[in-house]
Amino acid sequence: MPTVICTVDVVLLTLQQGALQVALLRRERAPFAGALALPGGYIHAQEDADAQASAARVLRDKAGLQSPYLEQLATFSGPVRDPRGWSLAVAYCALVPPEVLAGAPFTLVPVAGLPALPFDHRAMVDAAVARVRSKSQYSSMPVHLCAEPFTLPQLQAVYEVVLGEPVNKVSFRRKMDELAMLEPLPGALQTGAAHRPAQLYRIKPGFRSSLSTSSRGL
Amino acid sequence: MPTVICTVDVVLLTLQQGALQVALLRRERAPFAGALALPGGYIHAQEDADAQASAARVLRDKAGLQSPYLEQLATFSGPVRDPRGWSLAVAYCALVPPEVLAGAPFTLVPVAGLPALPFDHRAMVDAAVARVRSKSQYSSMPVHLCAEPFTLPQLQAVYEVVLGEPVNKVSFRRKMDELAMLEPLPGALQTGAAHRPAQLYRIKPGFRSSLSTSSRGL
DNA sequence: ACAATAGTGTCTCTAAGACAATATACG
DNA sequence: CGTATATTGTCTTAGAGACACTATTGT
Repeated sequence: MPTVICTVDVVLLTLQQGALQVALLRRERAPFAGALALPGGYIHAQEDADAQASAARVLRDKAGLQSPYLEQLATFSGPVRDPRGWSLAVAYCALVPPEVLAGAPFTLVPVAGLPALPFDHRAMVDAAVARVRSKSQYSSMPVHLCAEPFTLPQLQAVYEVVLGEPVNKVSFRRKMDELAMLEPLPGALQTGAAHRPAQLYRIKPGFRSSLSTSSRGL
Repeated sequence: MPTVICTVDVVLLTLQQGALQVALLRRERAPFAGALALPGGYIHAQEDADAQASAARVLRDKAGLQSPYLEQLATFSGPVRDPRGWSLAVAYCALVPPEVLAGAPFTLVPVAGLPALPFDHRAMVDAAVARVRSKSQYSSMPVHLCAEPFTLPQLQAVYEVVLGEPVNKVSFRRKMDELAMLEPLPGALQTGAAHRPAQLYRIKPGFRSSLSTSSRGL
């Protein structure tokens, strides 16, 4: 039985300058050495508890990231996607607030206007963006793009960027209340803004690594 | 780099006796020879165009099934799920009307009340059932469980079994109309029933291997 | 004509969105 | 006190479900 090349790739998304961005790395080794690509690597059967652990290891080793939100996306495979041979890549989607990428060696690129990417990384990014957009319509997924603590107007802005359209303020607050995943902190945001300060919230412990969903939209 | 065992497994679901059923096969070879398990097999790098093709090949070889609805579910991996070593299985979900399983060597088991299954096949079945339930709320997915042509009352019954709850007739018909995926056939169902016959429908060509979705539920 | 289910019209109720009033910071 | 944004109250409107009426077959 010919061997199958088993890898993981991570579509690491964040929000910067009002746009969804993918974190790319310049490849050090062949194939496609020197090209910008998704962070990825071989599955290490000796050390990884499963493919998700491989993805977490890749993020840790290449960027020092500890346990961001990480979700399996899909698996891509075939004889031509990798010039080394028949390969299989389990793609993961990770979401982080931009703050945690400070110092990491990534090149952030807006998901609108991607350059050509090696392998089938373009399809992986497209799948990740579609997944995030879709889940943002009925779940708490976008909170993972927001550094804590945050205000509801800030979080609403994140949803609006991800969804690409304005969100009704009253409905948005009703939904956040319904998801029952945020808790207010005693202090308010003051940052010297010449207007009423907004309440700061954090994610309730227990929702940190999971999503809260609503049966209906928004 | 130690080798990773690469396989595919198919959760083949159908509707029989008013319940969602999984198709299981008795394993001929070790590990777990003699046990009921999901149909699956190695990825054949020499012949398969990708993992989905492997899954289609498994269904073809083991049951003579040609191109049923087939969707990638998730990938399961780790050192302990298969006694042969560190393994990775791409799980697929297939939906077929019960008629096409006539003569196939499957043992159908209701998804409620599964026996113990080898590997992590139980988790795969659970994932498939969750996926089908979820997608049934807003898409045309369950039509693939219905042999054509079918009537709207028949299709509604399929949705009700999958969702596990009664469905509003008026809303259901509004949604089917909105999905714009069915077309009526000239003839009506008469089967000697002592009541008004129902219109027969078929899936519009073009929706055969895809789903139609609605932004809102049902 | 009767029984039984198919198909449709319409009312009610829930929930999303629009609008706008009130609250609270800073200058 | 004026301005700007946060937060909340309430009205409007769209859509899902309930209900019931009409349609059409076989007996």
